[in-house]
Amino acid sequence: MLNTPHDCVDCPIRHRAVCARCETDELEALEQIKYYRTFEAGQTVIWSGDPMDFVGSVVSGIATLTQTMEDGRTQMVGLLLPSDFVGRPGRDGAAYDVVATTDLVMCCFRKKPFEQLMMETPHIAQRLLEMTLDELDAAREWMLVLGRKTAREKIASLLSIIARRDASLKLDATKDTLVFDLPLTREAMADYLGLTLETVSRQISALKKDGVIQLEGKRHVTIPNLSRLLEEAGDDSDGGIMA
Amino acid sequence: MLNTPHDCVDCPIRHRAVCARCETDELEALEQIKYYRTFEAGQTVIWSGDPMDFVGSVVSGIATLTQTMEDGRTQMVGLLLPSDFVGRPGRDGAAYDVVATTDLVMCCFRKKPFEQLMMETPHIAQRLLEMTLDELDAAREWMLVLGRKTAREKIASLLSIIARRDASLKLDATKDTLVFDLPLTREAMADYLGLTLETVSRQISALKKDGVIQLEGKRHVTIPNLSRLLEEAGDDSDGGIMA
DNA sequence: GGCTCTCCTTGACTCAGATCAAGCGCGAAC
DNA sequence: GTTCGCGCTTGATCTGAGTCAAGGAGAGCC
Repeated sequence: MLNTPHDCVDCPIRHRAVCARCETDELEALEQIKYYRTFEAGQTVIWSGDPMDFVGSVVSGIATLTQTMEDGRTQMVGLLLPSDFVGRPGRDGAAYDVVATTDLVMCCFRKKPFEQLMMETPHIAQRLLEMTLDELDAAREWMLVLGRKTAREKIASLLSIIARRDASLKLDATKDTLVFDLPLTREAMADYLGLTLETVSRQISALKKDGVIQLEGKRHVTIPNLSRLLEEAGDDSDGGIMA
Repeated sequence: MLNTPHDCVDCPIRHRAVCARCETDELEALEQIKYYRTFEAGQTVIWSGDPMDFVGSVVSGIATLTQTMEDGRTQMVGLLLPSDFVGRPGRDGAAYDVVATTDLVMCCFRKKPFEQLMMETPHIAQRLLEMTLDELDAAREWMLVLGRKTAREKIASLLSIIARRDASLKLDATKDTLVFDLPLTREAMADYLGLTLETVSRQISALKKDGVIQLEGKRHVTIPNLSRLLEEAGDDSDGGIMA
């Protein structure tokens, strides 16, 4: 069973979500208009174009943002992790499909009151701006991956993003060996990277054969040497994270 | 000679830039910290990684935002048109190369005072949030183009974006025939679309041969039938601009 | 146990777009 | 007027990733 927190004070995303900068009284105002929703892995949270009367944050689990063309080609345009924000204040309909990739808990705010609150409490708008700017940077990084990288580099890029995020959560950092589970199917990775699932599978096999990664089962990945992986991704080889 | 305006009140981008929502007194505060800079076509405004002590708006002309890999592969990640915002409050270095594609006039604000002003005047922060969200949407639209569209669809997508923007400026809308000049070289288009310049050239020739566009010289384009172009772009065929 | 379903892998073949290469047109410089 | 250089076009060939197709591994169910 998915357990849903109730109190903002001990919320796992308290210090990273839209509400990160809020003071106690501001939190209370938010608490008035919030409610939790849970979704099972595979469930669609919203369909593109549907009216959307809430915005919210991912509390736990992973969701994807995807765009689909009329003939069925799909491109993932966002990967939503805990603390990420969903929805756009000031817009009525959803612009993308949002799908729960794992079991998902969301902290939702009714849109109208949230918009109202945003006008009154600069802390929320400031934090949302900051988060949006970060997302824009991530999207631009991703445009380079989609437009200019080879299939092998794309896979290495995705793996290093997931590895880095995982390392930052677990705080077993500075170790050069990283271990994690892939949160995405081969097909979802393909949609993220603008590839087919066959190519994803082949390139993962190739990276495994070349010793860049180790695989246990289909999802459990070990990175014996992060800088090697970053090299394969075509990123700055020193692995420095820039400002 | 590039003529630089001096008074915000009759600034051509007054109602669309970061300052769009500002009241007269807020404008005056901005006016205190603003200065104009001009660049010639081809000049680099900032190099990625360089310290950046200003933010600003494009007043006239066009600039590009690009990312470059160590081996020289480049991907454009933004096309800056009049009223677009450059720079990120709260960040010290430039994250991308910014290059003037045409002669360019920018209205710059010293960064520190601008950040200060942003804290005090919600109108600026609000407008910046709105603009950033729009850019994020555009970036995501572009991810679909980069990841899933064919070369022909990519060219058609780019042409329809330029055509639509031009139509919205000139206000000769509702006409199905559009005429404009390409503001980009074939190479810049290739960098935008994740293609080579040869492929760009070939696809433009093909669209011309098929009567989707007409070309006069290398830059002057006529779109006899916009919905035909949108079909070629793989967009919703009705050409509706969604909310 | 066997059945089915989903996710994944691997092979053989094809093709869209990259690469390599030659040449055109036009404006600027001499 | 000639020459140069840049932006662009077009052709020939190559190749990385897509497509089509066959099957494997594991989980859940009867």
